[in-house]
Amino acid sequence: MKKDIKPTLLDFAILGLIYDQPLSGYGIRKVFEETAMGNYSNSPGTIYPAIKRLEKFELAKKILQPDTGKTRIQITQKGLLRLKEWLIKPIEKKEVEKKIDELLLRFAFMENLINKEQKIIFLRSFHDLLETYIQDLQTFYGKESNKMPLHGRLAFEHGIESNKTTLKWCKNTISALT
Amino acid sequence: MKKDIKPTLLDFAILGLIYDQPLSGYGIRKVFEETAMGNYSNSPGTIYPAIKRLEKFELAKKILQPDTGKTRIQITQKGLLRLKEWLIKPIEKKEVEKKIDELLLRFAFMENLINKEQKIIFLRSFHDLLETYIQDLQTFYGKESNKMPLHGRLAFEHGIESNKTTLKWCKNTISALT
DNA sequence: GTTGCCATGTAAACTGTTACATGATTTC
DNA sequence: GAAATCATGTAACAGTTTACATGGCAAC
Repeated sequence: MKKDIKPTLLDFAILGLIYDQPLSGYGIRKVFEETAMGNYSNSPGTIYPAIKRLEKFELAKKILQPDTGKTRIQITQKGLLRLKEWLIKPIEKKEVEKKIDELLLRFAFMENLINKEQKIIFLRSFHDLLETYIQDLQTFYGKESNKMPLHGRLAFEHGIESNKTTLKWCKNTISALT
Repeated sequence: MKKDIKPTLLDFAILGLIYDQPLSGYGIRKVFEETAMGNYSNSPGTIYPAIKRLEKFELAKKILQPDTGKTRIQITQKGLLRLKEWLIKPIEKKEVEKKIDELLLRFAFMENLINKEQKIIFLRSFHDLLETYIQDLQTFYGKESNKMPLHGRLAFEHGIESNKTTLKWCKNTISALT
């Protein structure tokens, strides 16, 4: 009778960060505020409850730095397991359609946590799902574009081009890793 | 002593939809479920409270279709005003950095609601802010890429390429409209 | 006559936002 | 000694998700 532990995306973003090195709550906030990982809220009202959540689930714990005596949040064994599970879980269609950012975050965290084969599996799957999705979009466009309002069509074209750019990135990245 | 009316993005998405034609709550859900506008939740627990919100703010109202006798949600004068305000409001830096989808949605809704000059102002502003942002990203990349972990660097490159694609789209779209 | 779609809602739990509040430590 | 930064939290509120619940109407 396990309790359902469903970490949020923010939870995983924190786990990935503190895997690299234990951080204070404030340190986490600074990362979200100042770096490219800035899609996540850096407000104390978000971060501190999230840390509590991670502690409650036993995915992270507070430690005392031996040198400075300051408190830091560290990932636990269980947290590491959960993080890895999240990294290698199969990509779903709807993630490719609507959660590219989350997939990129997963990729960014993979470096030292999973092996090369698993990375390639991830990227190939990403690539293939994207290719199918782009074909669907183009098929739809071919059939419907004449009935679509101008702005709708233009916005739709942006979607196609965006996905093509990501597809190209997948190809390049697979090359870069092999 | 005006009450603060702060419609959410979902609220504006609904307003933009029902501007085109009055819809039932169910009809709105279907659009979010089946079309390219699928970033928004189509669950009844999201849509019906949102409709109530719009009615409370007097941005939309229920009407009876004279022919079928069915209830539909229609945008009000006030709703139309709010929608237009939202469409033409100046683009902020952080929207270009993190809310491209929202900007594209605004563009999609502009077609019959604002004049050509305002559309061009929007697109030029979008373009210019993007150009600055891409330069910032590239400057950062030039300085820091050698210190970045491989996956971090690769994910960062995706960000740059995505934004370049959107920049190109801005240029093309400005051409298409002039 | 039953399957599927049209249609509308509520309740509980959770997440996130905004604002408030406090205090220590470091830097100038 | 003042200002900036480090550091942690709470409270009220708003919005979303998930699940539950219901019922009409149309097609086959």
